[in-house]
Amino acid sequence: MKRVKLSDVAAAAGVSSATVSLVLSENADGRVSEGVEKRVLAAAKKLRYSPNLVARSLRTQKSKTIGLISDTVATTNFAGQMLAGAEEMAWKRGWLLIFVDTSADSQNEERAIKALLQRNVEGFIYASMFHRKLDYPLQLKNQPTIFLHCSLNSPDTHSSVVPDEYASASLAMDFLIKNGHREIGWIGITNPTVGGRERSRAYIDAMKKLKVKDYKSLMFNTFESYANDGYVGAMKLLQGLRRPTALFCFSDRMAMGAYRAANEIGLRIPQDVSIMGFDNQPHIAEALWPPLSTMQLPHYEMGTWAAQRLIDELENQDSESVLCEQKVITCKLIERDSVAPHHPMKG
Amino acid sequence: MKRVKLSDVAAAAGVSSATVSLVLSENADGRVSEGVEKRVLAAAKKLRYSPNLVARSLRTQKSKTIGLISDTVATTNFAGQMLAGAEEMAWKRGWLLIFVDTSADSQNEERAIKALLQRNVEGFIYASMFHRKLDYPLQLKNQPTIFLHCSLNSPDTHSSVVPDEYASASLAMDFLIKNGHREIGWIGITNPTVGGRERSRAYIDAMKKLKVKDYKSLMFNTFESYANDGYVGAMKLLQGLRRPTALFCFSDRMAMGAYRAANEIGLRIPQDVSIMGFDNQPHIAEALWPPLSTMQLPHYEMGTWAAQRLIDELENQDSESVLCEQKVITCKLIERDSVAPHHPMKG
DNA sequence: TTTAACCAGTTAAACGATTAACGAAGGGGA
DNA sequence: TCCCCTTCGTTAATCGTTTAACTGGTTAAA
Repeated sequence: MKRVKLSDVAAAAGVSSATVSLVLSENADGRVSEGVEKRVLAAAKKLRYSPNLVARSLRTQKSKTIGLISDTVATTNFAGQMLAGAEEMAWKRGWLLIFVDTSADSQNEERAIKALLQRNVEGFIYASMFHRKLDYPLQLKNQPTIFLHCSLNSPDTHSSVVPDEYASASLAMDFLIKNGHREIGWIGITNPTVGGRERSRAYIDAMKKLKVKDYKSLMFNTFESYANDGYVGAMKLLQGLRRPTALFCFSDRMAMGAYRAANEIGLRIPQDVSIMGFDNQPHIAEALWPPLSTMQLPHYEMGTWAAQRLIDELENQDSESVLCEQKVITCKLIERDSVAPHHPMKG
Repeated sequence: MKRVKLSDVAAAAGVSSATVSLVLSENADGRVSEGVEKRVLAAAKKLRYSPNLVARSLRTQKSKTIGLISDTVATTNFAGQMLAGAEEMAWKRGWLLIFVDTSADSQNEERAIKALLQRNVEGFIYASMFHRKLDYPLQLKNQPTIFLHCSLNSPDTHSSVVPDEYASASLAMDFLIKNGHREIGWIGITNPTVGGRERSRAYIDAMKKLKVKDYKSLMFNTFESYANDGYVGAMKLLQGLRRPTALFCFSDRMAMGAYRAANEIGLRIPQDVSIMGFDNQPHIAEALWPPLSTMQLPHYEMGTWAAQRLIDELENQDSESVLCEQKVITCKLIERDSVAPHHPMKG
């Protein structure tokens, strides 16, 4: 059962395949009579013709395909969201997205880019698992590229999209402050990622603005961000001389550890201590008891934006150049039950 | 900076492009002299020639590409594991995997399959988020296809790979029993999935074999499998007249709820009650306190197997037909600290 | 001596589309 | 009548490979 091709349709309609191509690609302004057009359309429909994209791609040097190169995007939920966003948007606009995971290996990356170029992909999305800054990957020279969840050290030439860590963490702090908290503890990481740095900066700025004295004694930082690290930090802060009324955790996983600490010490959440997370980690944030208030990272939207943007660039190559853009997206506050108003004792 | 093509290499080496093709594809047994071969190889290397796969694909009618169609594979960790496994295996064998997420919409699915066929993919992996049985998707008629995490109602024609839910749950039960437990509670779901049915069947068979009387009073089933459902179930069982010494939960998320219940009641894990999960859900199983013993689902391996199998079939199309195979993979027991030996009181 | 085989490549067709250039028929104006 | 436009399609080149068939000269076998 061979695939039906242009010439089959042409034979069925009694015209040349050029005519069929013209009709089907809707480039036939006045070049084909109405009768012939109808015959062609009918024949194509009857034979269920669908164009061979490989042949078209060879001829036109276009593929309507973009590549998504990522370090470890596949296996985590967050990365999956980026992929899903990009894939869906590409799909919606009639493009195909090909995804390759390089496992953060630069040799793999080189091979991956080559493999995609060999298949005539027209542009790339370069995605990172962790929000970071990087240098321009050499293999992508001269290739339309959007950076997703990462940005270039010298961002003059290419667009990127990242979460606004600072603004988002500020939003979280505002939420705690609006609930009457001033003695807010911070549980964060020393690991030098953009997220770690910016979120803690937002915390510090908010505390300064609140004029909380010696807020540094309310801060705990550790290298990693596992549940147990949060547990250790929360134990320290909640058992210290100066017990915070609220805890702002770098990640939901750390918050999970903080829950355990509060529980062991016998503090109720949120009556005795409010807890604010970050990430809205699925299966954790909403499954903890009480459900955790946190910030929803914009992975899906970032993926969407990257694909949208790349396709825009590719479809309007001829028109005056689209300027490159460094897009930031702010996280959404997810209010659940782990933060309650704090009523400072009178006097 | 145009891509260098076969004829460029030919010109540089002073031969025809046919010769270059012959040399480069290593089909040149004795047809090309050593001198020419060397010249060609040198020229190709110098110009950094890499073949245009679109052109090759048009000519050979092969694409070295397979498609992975899935309902919602992208955004969950488990699904990501399947994807990663398949992608990595394909990559390792020199194939490209194109992944399309259909969001469980049959119209999308039709479009996706068509889009992939238009690009000359040679075969499909059809993946499901939930372990289920399904009917043969019409669009895949005559296409080499492997079913991943799902199987056909009439599995005579196509291979599939699924987890062995029954054997895995039996393994979990064995583990509890080996630790001296007999009064084992079950917290499961009524939702009629393969997993729900088979895991509970394994529980029942084990209890029967143990000759535990009226084990039905140790079972709790609810429709969904969220943490809160596990909480409700555990509260009921642990506060009942007949308190089990161990709880076997359908999922880690339910186990997470069971932890909360035990905690509220004042039972220590594992001293007072052992808890066994299922799924090895990342960020949960190892982050709970104490870390949860559970069963690791073989998503990655299944993905690997599916790709391996499909590519085997495609590469040996000519040789005597590979029989279709219904592969099952057993989960691995992950021992952590939530299960302890039970010492029945004497007398 | 004729025939066959071998060597070391080359020529040219094909894969299935797109598209610039061409052409035949008909109509209108001078 | 001659010339030039339209109109409606067709021809043929092209994209970058692969590969069956060919070539022209030498050598071995019959």
